[in-house]
Amino acid sequence: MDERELLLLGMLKAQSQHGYQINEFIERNLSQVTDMKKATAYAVLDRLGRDGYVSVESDKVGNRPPRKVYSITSAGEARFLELVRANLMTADRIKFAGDIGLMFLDELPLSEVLECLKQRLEELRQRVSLYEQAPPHGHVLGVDLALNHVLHLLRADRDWLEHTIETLPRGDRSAS
Amino acid sequence: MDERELLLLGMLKAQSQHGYQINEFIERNLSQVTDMKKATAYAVLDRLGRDGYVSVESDKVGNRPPRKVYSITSAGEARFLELVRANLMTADRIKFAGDIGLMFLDELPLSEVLECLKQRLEELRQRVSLYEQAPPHGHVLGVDLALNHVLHLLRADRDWLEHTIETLPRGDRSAS
DNA sequence: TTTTCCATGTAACTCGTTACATGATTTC
DNA sequence: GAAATCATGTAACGAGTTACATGGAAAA
Repeated sequence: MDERELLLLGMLKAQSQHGYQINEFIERNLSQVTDMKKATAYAVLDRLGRDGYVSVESDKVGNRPPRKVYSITSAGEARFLELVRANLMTADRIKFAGDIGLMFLDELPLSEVLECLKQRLEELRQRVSLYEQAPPHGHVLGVDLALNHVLHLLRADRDWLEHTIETLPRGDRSAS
Repeated sequence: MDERELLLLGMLKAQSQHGYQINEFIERNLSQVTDMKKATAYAVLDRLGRDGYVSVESDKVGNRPPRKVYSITSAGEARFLELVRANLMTADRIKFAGDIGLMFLDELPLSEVLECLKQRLEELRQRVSLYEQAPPHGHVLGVDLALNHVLHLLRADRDWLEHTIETLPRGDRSAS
């Protein structure tokens, strides 16, 4: 929730935009970072307006539904800084939904477990190479850093899986 | 959602239990793995019953509200296997909510960024040592593996943060 | 001229959480 | 006799998603 607010405020801080524009940008460039949907963006934008963090201006072009151009207010800037700090400070616990399956892997024959995990590994590898191929964003340090962070964790995950798939048949129960 | 179902089915596969019991176990032993709340557990259990994956038996003890003892059915066992496989196969994208703050770190003075990140590092370290101190569960391989997985990712995250805090002041924009 | 793109939104729904309600039983 | 624990649940709410509705403009 807060992240969505932060993201929108951050985008508006860089530049005043209307909803459609924002949503396009998110879908095209930020799909790796967030999964916020159109309807949600519109709703949050609306709330941001009600809370005084952004101002709204209707800008008519031709006869089509007027664009609502959102601009960050000074209250919004303050809020933004608050949110960045909070977000930087806390290591929000990552959700490891995939680990619940792991917990029960004793229930499946080893060969089947290995096949499942190999599938998972394949998916992970593809995701890794997707990030590896993405060119550095360049002039915004933070964005590169964020992508680098994701990549780092993805690789760690991949490495762990590779190691696990290798050692599982040997019946080790390695710590480390 | 599916993970919650999987978790409950898995627990019932190991042993028939009533709601209160299940919830206690989750709160006491599984708080690292899931954040499912009591009300949710009761609701999912209920739905599992309606769907025929578990059978319910009211077991009266004295005059208190009767325990509803849930047992997995054969349909439930099949469902369980389905869910484990699915869960093992897919590397569900981890949510990197903390990265949105990272993206905007250019907006804050470096010194402040570093302080925030150090705070975050501290939190991470504590979480790591929490997992390090937890004794191996022992006789269920999968549980140990899952904990090991979390620990591995947590360490990777910590290492990345340490490295970042170190190199950020030097103005590098390292890839790797 | 039909499809795609621009641009807005709303209504219904799902999932999950919080907080409360109930009442018996055990423990202090 | 008060407090904690056992054992169930519901009601209200919040966040987010899906799917739909609307209609003009540009492109094919």
